[in-house]
Amino acid sequence: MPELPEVESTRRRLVPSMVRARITAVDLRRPDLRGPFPRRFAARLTGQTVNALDRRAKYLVASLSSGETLLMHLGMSGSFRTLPDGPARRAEALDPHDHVVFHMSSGRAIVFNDPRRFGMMELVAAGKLARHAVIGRLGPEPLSSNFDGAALARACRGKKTSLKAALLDQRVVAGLGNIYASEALHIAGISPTRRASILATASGAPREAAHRLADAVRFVLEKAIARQSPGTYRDDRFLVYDRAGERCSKDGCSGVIKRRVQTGRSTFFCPVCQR
DNA sequence: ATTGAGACCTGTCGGC
DNA sequence: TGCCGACAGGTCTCAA
Repeated sequence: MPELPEVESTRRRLVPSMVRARITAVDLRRPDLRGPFPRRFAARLTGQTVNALDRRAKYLVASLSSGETLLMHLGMSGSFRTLPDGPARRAEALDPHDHVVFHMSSGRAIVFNDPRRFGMMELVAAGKLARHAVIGRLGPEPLSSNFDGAALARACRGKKTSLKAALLDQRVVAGLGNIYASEALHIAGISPTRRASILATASGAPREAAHRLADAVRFVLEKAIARQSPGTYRDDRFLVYDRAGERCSKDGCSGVIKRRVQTGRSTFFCPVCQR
């Protein structure tokens, strides 16, 4: 379930048991996750204090007392849960897809579960994060002041690929995934198949659609994060995602939601109100 | 350099 | 019921 909103709510959920707590032990139950898994991963983490837990795009970024950074990605099917540390040391409390367990001095255990194992963990040396091959090339955070119509237009200038594909490119905007890319295009009323370059003039200045799309991106993500806060009503119906064949919900629109495949991923859109 | 196809891995669901 | 293909919220690598 992980796009930016899910990663962000995961982060918020983990902060109380993880931040300012020491890693007392790491149980690496299955080390063949994606990414350059350092040798002696567990030993290098053990004894370190987590000074902060941040998010960049869909990555969780744990700052460690050594100055190193622990990067964590949920892939397609990853999730974290916490439980009291004692029970987490008993095998029967864990499932076969619980691959990593961090035992924390807070008395909590943080368990990484990932059936498909597209998830990733990587220990990055102090000072190397900004030049990291992926992190260093990420586009703006969509909820930050660095992201607006002008930034989006600049990133899409001259791009021959579709707008849908451009929104999934983490160098254009960091953290959007397949669901919210479709949702944002629907809110903005723009067809997912149009070329990304239409957002900018030849000189790279933003056209009106760029502002509308950037606003829609921000809107869907903020709404999704708010919806997932603990204790709030969770309404996870989407406007278009996974709703092929249903009526478009936009006021006054008589369209029917269509599904099509773009660069190998499903796109959902209304052919009537998205032009 | 940019772009799209295929690969990675497991689970679930719908159709026959 | 069981088998089989299609599909799943991500990203990496490779070749055109």
